[in-house]
Order: sequence, then C-alpha cells, then structure tokens
Amino acid sequence: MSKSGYKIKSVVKAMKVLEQFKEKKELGTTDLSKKLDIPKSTMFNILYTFTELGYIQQTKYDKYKLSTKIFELSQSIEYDLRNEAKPYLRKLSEATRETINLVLHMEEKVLYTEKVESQEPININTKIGKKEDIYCTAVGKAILAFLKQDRQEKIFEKITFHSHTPNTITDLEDLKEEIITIKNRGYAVDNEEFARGVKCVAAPIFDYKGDPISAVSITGPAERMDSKGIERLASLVKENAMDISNVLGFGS
Amino acid sequence: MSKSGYKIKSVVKAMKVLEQFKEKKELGTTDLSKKLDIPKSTMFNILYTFTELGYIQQTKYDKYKLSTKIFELSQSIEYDLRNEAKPYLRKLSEATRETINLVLHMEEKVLYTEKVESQEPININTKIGKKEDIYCTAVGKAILAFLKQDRQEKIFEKITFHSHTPNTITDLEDLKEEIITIKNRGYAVDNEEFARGVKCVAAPIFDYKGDPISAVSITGPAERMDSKGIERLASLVKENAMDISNVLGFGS
DNA sequence: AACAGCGTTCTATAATATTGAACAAAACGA
DNA sequence: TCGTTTTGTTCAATATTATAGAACGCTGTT
Repeated sequence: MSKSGYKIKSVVKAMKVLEQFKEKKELGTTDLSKKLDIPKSTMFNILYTFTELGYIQQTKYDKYKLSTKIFELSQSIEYDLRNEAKPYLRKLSEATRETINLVLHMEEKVLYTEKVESQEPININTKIGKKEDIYCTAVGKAILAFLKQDRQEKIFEKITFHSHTPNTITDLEDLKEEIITIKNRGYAVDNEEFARGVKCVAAPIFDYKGDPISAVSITGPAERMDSKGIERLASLVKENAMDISNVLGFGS
Repeated sequence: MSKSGYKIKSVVKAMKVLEQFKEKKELGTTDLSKKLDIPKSTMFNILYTFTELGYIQQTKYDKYKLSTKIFELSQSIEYDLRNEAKPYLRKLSEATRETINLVLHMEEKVLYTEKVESQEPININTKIGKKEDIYCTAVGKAILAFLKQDRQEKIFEKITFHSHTPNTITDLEDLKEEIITIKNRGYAVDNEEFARGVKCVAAPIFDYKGDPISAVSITGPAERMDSKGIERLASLVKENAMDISNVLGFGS
C-alpha cells in the first residue's frame, strides 16, 4: 500500500487541463490559464503537448477541443467490464426471466452499458449507450447509496430533480432517507419512479477499494414484481453483483 | 498554426504509460518500465501520480489497471457529437425512410454511437454501443478510405479478416482496391458484406484538419436498395455528412 | 536457507519545465 | 478607417523538479 510517493506536478497540471474540457467543450489558451491560474506560456506548452499526442485538437479559430483519442482508452475499460460481466448477466436472466441491465457510474448519471433481454412477451425497452439520472433509477440509487460521503455530497449538488412519474423522488431529503434504507438492506428498488408500470431491483458492483463503480439490475413490468417477488429478486441481484465484483478482481 | 512548441516530456511519458493499458488490462511497475525503457522508480512515480488522480487503480496484488475516470472525459465528446449530429440524422431518416447510423472511428473498428430507426415495417437492428470491424461495414470503409496513408497502413496491420457473409472482403488487396473506388466517388457501399440481405451506404465526417473521425450511413434491406436507389441515397448521405462536418466546427 | 523477483523508498544531481516579456495577428470600437 | 485590446504564440535564462541508481522489505521459489 502506497504511503509515500511523488506526484509529478506537470502531469497533474496537464490532466487538470484535460478535465476542463468536460464542462466546456471549446477553450482557449487564455481562458484556461486564467481559470487554472497557470501562465499563458505554460498553458500553451501543455496544450501543444496534448495536441501533438492527439488528445486535443484546434478548432477553426484558435480554440481547442477534445479529440476522439480518449475513446480508445475508455473503450478498453468498458469492453472488459462488459465481457467479464456478461456470463453473470445471462445467468441472472435465466434465473429470473426478466431483463438484466449493467450500468457504469458517471457522476450524477449512470451509463447503460450492457443488457440481456427478457424472453417474456412483455419486456422493457432500455437502450445501451444512454445515460440516465442517478436519483430515479434503481441502479443509480444502488451506486449512490454506497459511495463515500464526500462523493455523495458532490453529486447531490449536481442533481436537478425532474419528475418522471408521480413516484419519482424529487426532494433531496427524501433521497437521503432512501439511501439509508438502501445501504441497510444492500439493494435498491425503483418503484415506478422512472417509468410508469416498470419496476427494478438493483445492487452495486464494487471495485477493489470497496467503492461502487457499476450496478446490475433486474427490470420488469410492475405486475410481475410484487413485494414478495422483489425480495426474491433482491437476493439474486445482490449475489450476482458480488460475483461480478469478484471476477473483476475487486472483491475482498 | 503551431510551428515551434515545447513538448513536455514528463507528460508525454505519462500518457504513453496510460496508453499501454489499451492492450493489456493489468500491468505492473516492472513490466511497464521494461516495455517503455523507463527506470522502475520513475515508472512508480508516474503510476503513483495517475493513481492519486484516479485514472488508474491497483488490483488485489501489486498490479495496476485503468479506472473508470477516463469515461468522464470520453463521454463529453460522444455526447457533443451525438447531439449536434442528431437533427441531421433525423432529416436524413425522413428523406430516405431508412435506418440511419452514426459511428465513431476507433482504429480498426467503428463504434455505433447514435441511430434513427426506420419507420418501415422491415427495418434493420443495429446496436448502439457496439463496435464492428472497419473492413466489413460501409461506415468503416468510408472512414478508412479517407484516412492519411500512414494511418491506413497501421490499421491494415491490425485487421484480421473474418468472413461474415459470402460477400465480405477478406483479402487486403481487394480492400485496397475498394478504398480507391470509395475515395473517387466519395461514399462507401456495404453490399451484404456484414449481414445477408442488408445493404448500407455511408459517407465520412471530417474534422477541421480534413481527417475523417466519424461516418453516417443509411441501412436497409437489399430489396429496397437497388443500384439506382443506392445512387440517390449516396448523394443524400454525402451531403448530410458534409453538413455534420460543418456544424461540428470542422468543415473547410 | 539462499535466491530471484517484485513494488516501493530515498536523495543527490542533472535535466527540464517554467515564465515573463515581447510579438504578430486578429477582433473590436469608435 | 485607424487605434486599442485581446488573442495565441515564441523565446531563452533560471530555478524548479523530475529523474534514476542503489537499497529495502517482501513474497514465492528452488
């Protein structure tokens, strides 16, 4: 375990610059140097370096924006997670006969990464590649509940509640209460909070540090998901999520 | 345009290290130091820096792997492209009544990023978030054809041909010839090379440098796509791809 | 028990990132 | 139209800082 260690200052600075492009897509040398309190000429060197490496590119007139090169990196993670998790998702699908979803945590959103569709006549349509809000999905709440407090609070600040259905949680205090419940029982439920007639049960997937990075869910029509059914499904997702945590090389 | 400029060596080194994780997902300090010919202790500092920043994390025993933080960056690009392109994809869908796909270029693959589905009874099912080979899709070939020669050659080396249908191009020389044709007429055709009964017409989307980074395609059942129909669709995709290039702030 | 391999620590030193000042060119205002 | 301001970029001297060899502790192996 690392105690001592040297943080390379120029690398830290450079990455901070890259991260600026998350919020604003086009930035100039001066903008950036003011925002990060780094001299223009230093900023120019950083931008020049990333441009040469292909991570950012210049727009028509003297601005910079991210290029698609970072994709190459992020894809490899997504690919790994998807493939390692897939057999477990299938197993869960067979056991429950419902649609299974795998999401990745992305700040105040979750990214739908993989799914196995139910073979039942009535099934729920979710889309891979879509991002949904963390507060109104079972997967999102499952992740949120197990995050460390400081990260939770940063996310709370970013949330803007929007009422998808009459059941959607739209109050921060309600969400905080819900999170306590989720943490105690180890799984989250979406009780028609995102879409009418659709219920979900989800459990978090942990990294080696014990932080949630992802989640699995079972999604089905409300008719098939009564409170007793949900309890059964809950223990299945929880177990499955733990298995995935382990296979990713994370679990305790 | 940048002529002179200083490439920050520690940043270049650090990014090279990050990129190593594209190929192998778990790497140790010594592995990396040997592969990149950087002393172990320097490598440790680089890894320590990225770990502290959250871009990589340690696995159970003394190895490192990418964390999901890079996603946050890549998502912002994908999001921009998708949203800026969407109205144009819709317009194309209305004009053609077929399924429209938007992909991103990723080395020897293409990533399906956005689509607008055809309203026709028979339509083609492609999946957002999936990666397909560059040589057997219209979108892939459209991008490949317009890449600079040195990048083309790097990709040629990475391709391993696999016969999806009897029409799939499985020979490098054939692919090179096809590329010349595509470059001359400005669009690519998938003539049931990826899936039986499915044809596509695609055109590349360019960045500000004139390099292709993305592509749009019209996909439909072979019955609806005779040679005359394809010609009409071709001019539509080409025009649409140019419009998107422009709206992204790239176009000439 | 001795060895070989790993990740990590430390520090002196050489290397290198930094930065202010200066420049050209575009954008803006009058 | 002509100054004025602001932009991105260039440069070289200097001080900062990244570097890397050697040593450490640990684990697994022979």
